[in-house]
Amino acid sequence: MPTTSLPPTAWAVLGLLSFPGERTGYELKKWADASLRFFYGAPAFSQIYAELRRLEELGHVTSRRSGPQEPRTKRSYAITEQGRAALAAWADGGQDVDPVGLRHPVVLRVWLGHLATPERLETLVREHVARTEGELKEVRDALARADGVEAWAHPQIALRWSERRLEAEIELSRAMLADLAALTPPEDPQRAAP
Amino acid sequence: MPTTSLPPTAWAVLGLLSFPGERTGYELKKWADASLRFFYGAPAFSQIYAELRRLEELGHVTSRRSGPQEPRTKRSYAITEQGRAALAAWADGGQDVDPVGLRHPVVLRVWLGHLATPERLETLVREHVARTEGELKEVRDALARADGVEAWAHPQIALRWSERRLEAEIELSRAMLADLAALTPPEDPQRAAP
DNA sequence: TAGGACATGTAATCAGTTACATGATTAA
DNA sequence: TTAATCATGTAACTGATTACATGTCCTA
Repeated sequence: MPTTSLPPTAWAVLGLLSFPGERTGYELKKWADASLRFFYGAPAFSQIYAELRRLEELGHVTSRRSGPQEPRTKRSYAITEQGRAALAAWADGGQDVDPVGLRHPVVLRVWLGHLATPERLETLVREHVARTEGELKEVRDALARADGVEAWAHPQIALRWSERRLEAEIELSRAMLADLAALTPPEDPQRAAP
Repeated sequence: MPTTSLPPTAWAVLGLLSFPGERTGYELKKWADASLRFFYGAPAFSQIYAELRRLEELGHVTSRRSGPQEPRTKRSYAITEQGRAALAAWADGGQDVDPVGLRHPVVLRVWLGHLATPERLETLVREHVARTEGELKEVRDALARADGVEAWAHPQIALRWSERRLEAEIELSRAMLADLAALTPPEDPQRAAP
């Protein structure tokens, strides 16, 4: 096997198939949205299908049409032994684990805070906290669904990590809010202080 | 102005120019590496130059050759009033602040933990902690350099956010390490417990 | 005088997204 | 019977990276 190096997303898709059972591209997408998404992002449908075709060409997965015959019925994928070995080798990846990628549009805007009003900035961060609380709820739901399933032990740890990271994200936002407030000395519009 | 929507990276580059002074593409890259990088990632040289050309075409920046004449001497960029207005409008961006993007290759590997040995997984996370500690040091250096400069108040807040976020990242890793250890019941190779 | 930092760019490639098209199956 | 969900894919585009090419300026 010619060690074709693949993008992490390909390994993520293959990883989705490394858990017991076979599934369709569509199912894989739902799965990605409910777990992978919290620590790695979820690829678009079109990319999942593309990766599955590539993985099949490489012999890392096999597929079979499940709908009897006919045009474009559903196609279920399963990982091969070769695929499992390749995935394990990648996951082990002693040499090069690529860096954590983070793009935080809210902090980017705070960084540009000299262009905005303090009130607007505060609103932006508060909205972010609200969104994050929503995500936190979703992770907890996912965690509840995964609870007790033996085969999901590691995905559960990843979800717990995600839960804690969202909690941390909220704390980080609040601390930033405090920093922002400290920048604007507390106004006292009624009486002018000496 | 025809509200040409630009990718966040273009605004980030323009943002770098929104602080007092003019600078070259090369300087912008150094800057991005020392600040932007910690919460948004730093674009490659080639992309910075490309964005600068685009921003100039849009009238958001102007440039002048600093080396007297001759082939490819350095070119310094400055933001225009129009550019500043456009940037402020984007930063305010009430409607659509895009979601936080996170790709965490270490958590991805833990998620795939059923394919690895517990020891290997532990090493992977410990290495990540070490790398993160290195980054933390870099943020603190950046923070020290920015200290006291009046115009950098908001960038400083972004850096403080980055510092806390790296501290949180380390705590998160340690918690995950504990979760992993709990998965593998403590071995007692000397005497078999009843 | 050699090496490193400064400085700018081109070419090739790829990863990944959005928008669109199509149709089957299931539940209200 | 109609809407939602399941299901798969194509086309066009673009964001972004890597590798390469080129040359200047400064300093040990």
